[in-house]
Amino acid sequence: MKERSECMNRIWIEELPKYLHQEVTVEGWLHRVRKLGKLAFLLIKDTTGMVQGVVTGKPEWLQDIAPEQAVRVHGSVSASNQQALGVELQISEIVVLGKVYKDLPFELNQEEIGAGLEHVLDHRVLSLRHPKTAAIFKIQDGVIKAFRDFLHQEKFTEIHTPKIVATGTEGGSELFEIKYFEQTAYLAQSPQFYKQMAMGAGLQRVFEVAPVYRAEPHNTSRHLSEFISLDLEMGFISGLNDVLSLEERLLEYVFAYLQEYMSKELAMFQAQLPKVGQIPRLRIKEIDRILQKEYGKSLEILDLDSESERLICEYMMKETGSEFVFATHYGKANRPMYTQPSADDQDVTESFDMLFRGLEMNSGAQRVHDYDVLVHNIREKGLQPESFASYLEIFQYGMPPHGGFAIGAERLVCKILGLQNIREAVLFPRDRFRLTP
RNA sequence: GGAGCUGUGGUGUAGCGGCCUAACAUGCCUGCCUGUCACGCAGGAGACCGAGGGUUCAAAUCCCUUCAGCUCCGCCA
Repeated sequence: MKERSECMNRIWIEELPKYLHQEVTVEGWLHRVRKLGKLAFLLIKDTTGMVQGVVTGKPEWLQDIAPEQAVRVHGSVSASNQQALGVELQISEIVVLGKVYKDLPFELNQEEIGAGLEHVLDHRVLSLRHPKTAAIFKIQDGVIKAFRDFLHQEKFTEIHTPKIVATGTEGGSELFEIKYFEQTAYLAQSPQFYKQMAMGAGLQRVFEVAPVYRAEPHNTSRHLSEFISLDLEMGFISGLNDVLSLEERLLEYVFAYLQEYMSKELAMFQAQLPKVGQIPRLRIKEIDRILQKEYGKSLEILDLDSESERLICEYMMKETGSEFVFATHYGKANRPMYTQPSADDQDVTESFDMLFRGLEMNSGAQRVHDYDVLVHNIREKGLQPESFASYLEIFQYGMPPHGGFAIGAERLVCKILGLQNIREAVLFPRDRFRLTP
């Protein structure tokens, strides 16, 4: 019974102002210890926030108190207009629940962790103790929750597709090969085929939040070997514009959600949320003309390199104030075989990339839904329709026009918060050289 | 896969041929301090300068090799 009543009395730090003048218990970690002779100030943090505790006199146990210990703190809540919370805790007792055995690899109680990213990631678990690092993952959680909520409202069903697959989806990307009993299998680079199959199978609108894997040996501040893909596929569309409009509303919803529930975390990064509204839709050929006119740069193929992405974002920001751009109608040669060719222009496809603050956030398209066209496209790319038999089956049984896209979750969070390196936006990143922790 | 750059106490940096017996900040240890909030003050420990080889009277500093990492390009999200 005693345990139970103690649990009931445990208060989240952000709730403390409601318990003014009451005896409470707080559990969390010590963030900072300031001893001033016969008075000491302890900063205690839990997942909801941070509070200053006051220890008066010089009790024996204070000797053993140190930053990052896991503690249970008993005390009474008193008003304090000096504190952000408006209250502080007059501490009567501290129980150390988890000791600290060695010196910390870097300082956790400064405004920023003053250590290099490599070192920080080597000690990832500890860097996550820093409120600002933890905030990145609260934002990620918010983005994903809003993504789910919005799509559920729109009659989408969340699905889970296999990450161990027999073949690659697009042929181009490098795949991680794995041993699968007596066969060779691969880690999925995209749920593309499966989400189309599930859509056509009758779920009609589907989405998935899951890791995807890319074995490309790139080594940049915006690439990962494993990242979270926010994927969706929608049936019965009348064209690409339906997909773009859905994405506009989705982004609007996500940013409204962050604004409402994540303002504390956003403030830690001085992050300004973008206005979504009507996102400019520019064909690649149009972007080419703009780049030639404004920057004297012309595209060699109907695709954007990263410099072009930066430039067109810069230009549209200047011209329209939009931080987003839909770049549409990429060349047929630069898009996978399941991309719908455009009716009005044989060179291009009903495809798009969403660019945000200079970086590609997602790609998407209307897909080919006609079996004959799809088989034709597969052959045209030099591939064998037979090797796509399980994908192709549903296309022979009433496949509706459809389209979708996939957002890189880490890239979105990275750009929202203005992080320098995408690895900062991953709990335990996997890149070209990192496999632990 | 290609190009460029960086490795100096626990951490972040300075020093870039001799004044280096390697500096500064922070962290750590000891002591003092009843209103701090990056608390303050006094004292202390801690680095053979990534590793190996070479040039030189002299190397943290120049060269080569190697290892580790960063950034950019290609490709992508």
